[in-house]
Amino acid sequence: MDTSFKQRVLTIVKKIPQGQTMTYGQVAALAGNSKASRAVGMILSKNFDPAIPCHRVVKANGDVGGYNRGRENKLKMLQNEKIVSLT
DNA sequence: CGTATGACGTGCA
DNA sequence: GTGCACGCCATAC
Repeated sequence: MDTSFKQRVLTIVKKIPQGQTMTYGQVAALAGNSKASRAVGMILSKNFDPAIPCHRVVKANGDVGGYNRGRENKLKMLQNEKIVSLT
């Protein structure tokens, strides 16, 4: 385990509540560097841990950004938990 | 240490 | 609203 920036980002993303989304810059800011938005994206891209809801991380302009399993899958998940807020 | 890469952010025309 | 360019940071070699 490396107590590095990536570890911090992963922990934050992991804490993102369902139905909620955060921007890379926001996660980066919480990680310690509000300018490390790119680094955040790279880290998530290299991380394939299913325990990390990286699909809840979007770009600052509201774009879905990307996903290690395909943008389509990300959009689907967001639509599944973000849109569908019904029990 | 220097270079290259990448799921970004912001500014300007 | 759209397109382009620059900056910023972390990781890998």
